[in-house]
Amino acid sequence: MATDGEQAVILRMAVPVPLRRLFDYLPPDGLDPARLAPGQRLWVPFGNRKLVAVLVEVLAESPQAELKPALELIDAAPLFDGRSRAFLQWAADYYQAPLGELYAAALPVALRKGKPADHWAEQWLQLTTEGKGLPESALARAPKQQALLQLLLEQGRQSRTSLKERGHSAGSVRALLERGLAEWLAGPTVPPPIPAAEPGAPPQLNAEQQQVLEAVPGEGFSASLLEGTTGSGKTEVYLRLMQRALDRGQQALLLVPEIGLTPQTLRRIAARFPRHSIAALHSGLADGERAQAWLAAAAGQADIVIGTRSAILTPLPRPGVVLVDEEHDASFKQQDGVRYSARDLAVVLARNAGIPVLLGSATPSLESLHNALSGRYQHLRLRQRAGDARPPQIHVVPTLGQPLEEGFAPQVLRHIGETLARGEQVLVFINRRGFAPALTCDDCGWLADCPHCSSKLTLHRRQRHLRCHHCDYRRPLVDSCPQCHSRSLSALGGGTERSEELLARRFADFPVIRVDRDTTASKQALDRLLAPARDGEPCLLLGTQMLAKGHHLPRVTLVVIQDADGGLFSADFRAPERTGQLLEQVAGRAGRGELAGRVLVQSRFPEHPLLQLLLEKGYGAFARQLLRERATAQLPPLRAMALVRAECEEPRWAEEFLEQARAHLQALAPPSPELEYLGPVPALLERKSGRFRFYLQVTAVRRAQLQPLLARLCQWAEGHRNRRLRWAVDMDAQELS
DNA sequence: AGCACGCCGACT
DNA sequence: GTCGGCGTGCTC
Repeated sequence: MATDGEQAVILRMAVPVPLRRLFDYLPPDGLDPARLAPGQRLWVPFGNRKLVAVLVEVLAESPQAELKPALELIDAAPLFDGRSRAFLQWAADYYQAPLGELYAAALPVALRKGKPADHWAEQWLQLTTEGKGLPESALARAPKQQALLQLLLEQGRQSRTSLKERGHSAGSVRALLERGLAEWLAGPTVPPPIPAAEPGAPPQLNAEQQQVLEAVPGEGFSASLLEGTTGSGKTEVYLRLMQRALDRGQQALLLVPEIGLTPQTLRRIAARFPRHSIAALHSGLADGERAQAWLAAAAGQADIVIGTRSAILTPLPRPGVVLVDEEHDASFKQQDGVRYSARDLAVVLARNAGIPVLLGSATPSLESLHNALSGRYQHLRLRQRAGDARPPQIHVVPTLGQPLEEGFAPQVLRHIGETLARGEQVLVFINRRGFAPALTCDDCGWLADCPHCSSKLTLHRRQRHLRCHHCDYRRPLVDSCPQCHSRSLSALGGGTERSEELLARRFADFPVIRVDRDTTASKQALDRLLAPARDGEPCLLLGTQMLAKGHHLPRVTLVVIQDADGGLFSADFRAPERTGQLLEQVAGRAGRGELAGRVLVQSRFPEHPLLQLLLEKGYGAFARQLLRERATAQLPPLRAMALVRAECEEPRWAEEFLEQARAHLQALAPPSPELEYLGPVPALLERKSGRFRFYLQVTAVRRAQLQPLLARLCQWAEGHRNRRLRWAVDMDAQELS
């Protein structure tokens, strides 16, 4: 409300609630409105709660009659700059998510809770006017102070941390302060220090790497897919592109999969760029450290930002290049809340900022491959393995009708024994997806299943319990069948624990290291676990996806894939793609050192054409075949796809909701060859945590067709609410589960 | 989402 | 008589 003829100031705020609209407030009582700018956080009253909201826009009027004043300004300076705000708005529109939830997803927890940013402000030492005017010869009798003065003259203000690193003592700082030549000033946050490995000279690039680098334009927007075999030196290409951005005074952003950010990797990058500061954003950080790293990135104090999925939402004031490592990795797609794809947003960010983006993988996603083949992305390749490493030999071992021992064919066990006896290492990979060991009764066929989900309970012998991997329901192990009271119960299907028991028994002279989510809660635990393997002692590594990537294990010469079939017969149209990527990645673990590698793939269906294609012609041919199949089936990436998901304890309500949703959508846009509806159908995991899950699939030739349609759907669904029912729009859904 | 309000069932 | 179940409405 305007008073004294002055223009009213209205604050349009993004509030962290699942409502697709913004809320208007008056400035906090007694605050000079001139101090307000978009991108700042404020405490606002919301109902009878108090929330941290982000100022999106300052307006002169509001359609709302009664406005409450905001409670308190948190940030003196905006956390989100204009480009970042436009980017988050774009993402909110594209993924049909409330803007407030995007800001919440972008902020680290501590800042989301309203902690003031200046809590992490760095103390900077700078010269006073007097200090700046000092003649060259001054302080000749105090060489330490003179050196410090010189540094401040030549390079400007210095953070407390960097003074310590450069070895300037507290004494010489105090002396300058006492002489009135320098002063402390609170300034931008610097990232928490990262211990660097000893710096080394960058390796010589091979011709292929050189070509790739030359192909990536130095400036302007460009998108490239770097398809590079394991060990072909993708990382070196990333490092050179980062260097290029740093040389121009810009920031480099590197996105890595959830399990890809090891302390080793960080130390290696830190060693390469000793003069630049790095902000690492990953889940292993404490809230405070994470906020500090984030603020350093947002303040432009971090030159290099490395992080997992959510790092793409961090505001960067001077972005120069975006790199996505292992771009096919599923962890780049958020699976709940705001269901964004960090890989796809990386391309959007690069376009907005007018900078290059490079997506790298040995096994590109069909999405990126399609973009590369259709010319939307530049297609770059690295085919050579570095050094003398030779590609592994791959053999299929048929398992149907074989006398298997805990899932292993006799000849596979023999090969394992021989390899260990030669003093080399073996990696056994178990594809556990959907093939967890279940407890079954040998007499009546009873199977232990989950009371809340449509899935079997998984047997965990060590902890002596049965457990549901979907809802975490647990029950103690029974020793007789609850149905027929038979005492003859046995485990069905493979599992790491049973395989471990067998292998430990069979190869008792060698250590068996089991790596999976149960044994390795943290990165450090994984590092410790793998230490003997890195030392080169003969040993047997046994594990799941976690073993598939990242770790340099030069003495692994035999890789065993226990079951290649799982993904080839799944109801999920993406399963074959994921299986192919996994097999290729795992096979890439064999023979990275000077020793030749061998891969044994067990399969009940060695004749399966996709498996044949993958093993004989490699992932490239396999992926192109899958693309042809997707085209025939009119599936992504040849079509844009969104799922409308619904889940409810009462299955009829979820189905009914989606039927209404479909009717509503069809009224707006009738089905046609360009726009197709499927469903509602039950999700692959039909019941999870006591709720029945369904989805409606919408595919369209053009993405632009889908957008307005889904926006209207959200409007409808927000008005039409059954509290017991949860619904969500999943744009570019990755999982049909 | 969260939180208050309000209207019906089984308890000290 | 109340404590508390969850349906409904609202959040500038």
